[in-house]
Amino acid sequence: MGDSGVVALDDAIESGKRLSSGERRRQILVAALAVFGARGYEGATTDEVARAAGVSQPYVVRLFGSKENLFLAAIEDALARMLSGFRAALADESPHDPDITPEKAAAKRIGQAYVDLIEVRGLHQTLAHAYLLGSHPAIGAAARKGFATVWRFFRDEMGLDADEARAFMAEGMLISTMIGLRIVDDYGSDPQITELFRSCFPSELPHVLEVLPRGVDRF
Amino acid sequence: MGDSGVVALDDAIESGKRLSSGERRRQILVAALAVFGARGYEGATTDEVARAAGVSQPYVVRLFGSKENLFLAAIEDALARMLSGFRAALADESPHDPDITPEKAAAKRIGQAYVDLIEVRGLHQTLAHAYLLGSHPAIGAAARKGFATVWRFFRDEMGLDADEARAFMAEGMLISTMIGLRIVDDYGSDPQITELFRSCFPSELPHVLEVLPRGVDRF
DNA sequence: CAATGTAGTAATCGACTGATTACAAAGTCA
DNA sequence: TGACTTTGTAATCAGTCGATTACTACATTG
Repeated sequence: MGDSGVVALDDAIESGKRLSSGERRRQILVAALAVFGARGYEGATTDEVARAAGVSQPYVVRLFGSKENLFLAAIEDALARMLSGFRAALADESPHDPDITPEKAAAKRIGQAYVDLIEVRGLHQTLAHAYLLGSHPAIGAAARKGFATVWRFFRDEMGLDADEARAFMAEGMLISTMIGLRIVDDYGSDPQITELFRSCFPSELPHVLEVLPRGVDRF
Repeated sequence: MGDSGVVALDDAIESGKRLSSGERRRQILVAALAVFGARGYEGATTDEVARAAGVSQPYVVRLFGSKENLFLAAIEDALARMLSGFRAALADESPHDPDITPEKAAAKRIGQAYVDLIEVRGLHQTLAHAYLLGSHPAIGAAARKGFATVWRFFRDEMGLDADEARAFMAEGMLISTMIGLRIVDDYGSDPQITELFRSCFPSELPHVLEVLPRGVDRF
């Protein structure tokens, strides 16, 4: 049922049928994360987002008002996806290794959920770009608010103390950096890079290597 | 003597005197770090760099060939400054707290050297921008190479094992993120942000608060 | 069916930006 | 001094991009 709905949507997209503005917005946001993630806020063009979403450039501008609003909506979407992934991982009641504490198990699940977000193409990179735009009046404020929200999740919902939360976020920032750097492109060719990569993705390595496209998405 | 040399250079700049191309290049690189750091690679303009350096826009382009080459030179400069700061901190023989091991003392000095680089305005942010441009043919390759060089410093020169080096770099990425986010702008106004900030800069807090300009450099 | 609203595009415009050209002024040195 | 090199700018161009306008086609409802 869920499946047939998705297929019906795909068919509608394929056949050039008209969609509700809400569905188009969601579709454009997916494209926006991919494009903003690869090119950054200034480097991305509304035309590129439009082509990736299969609509015309003026329509993107009309649906979101401006490129800036589109970017704000994209990072809002990215943060919502991240937090909902974290909450699902935190609530997960599936049996875990009895040798580790429930807290450790939850931390592992949430870390995994963070890495799994690479499947939403450009999500990590778009957020990282937003975090670098602290000087921008609107984007900087939104980025700080989102960052604080994630911090509060670790402290309040997950129950980490300040040092644990800091270490958790630090690992996350390193992972995001490695994704943005496309270190995966050099994996296997340089032993130093391979070591660095293995150290960052100890358990998820096969998954990461499979999901991250290698040598594509070039400028 | 070193001072008088610097003063002479400042006088020369002040009076609109002509400089050697090498001096101009160094001067433009400082301006480039500030501008690229605040606006990113695509968002920055060669004209803004030129005005910040006190020269005309065509001259910036001619001295570096292209905006792309200017950015590559800027991140090369940033990495050289960072590594020379690290090496100086590692070689520092001043007496340290006898309660901690020499290795711990060296790690503390190097962490301090990293934070001290905020005094070179835009350095951390420019590097972070470069790390996000992994998809760019030239910039991505240079960024990966620089990142690998830093990794090798921690592993080979500093003697950390892979896990320690990873944790060290993770903390560094978090610090860079907080600088790019301008979290300092909200310091004191939001208790959550204040806690986050204190957790990241436990010892250097007064220094960081003093050096990072608050509420300026806006778009 | 007529009327009204909604989804979507083609054409285009004005502002911006990196790069080029042509030129001027200052220094260098035989 | 006069030829040559180096530092530096003014003017401008060609391309790009976000936004606007004006329009068409489909859908919904009374």
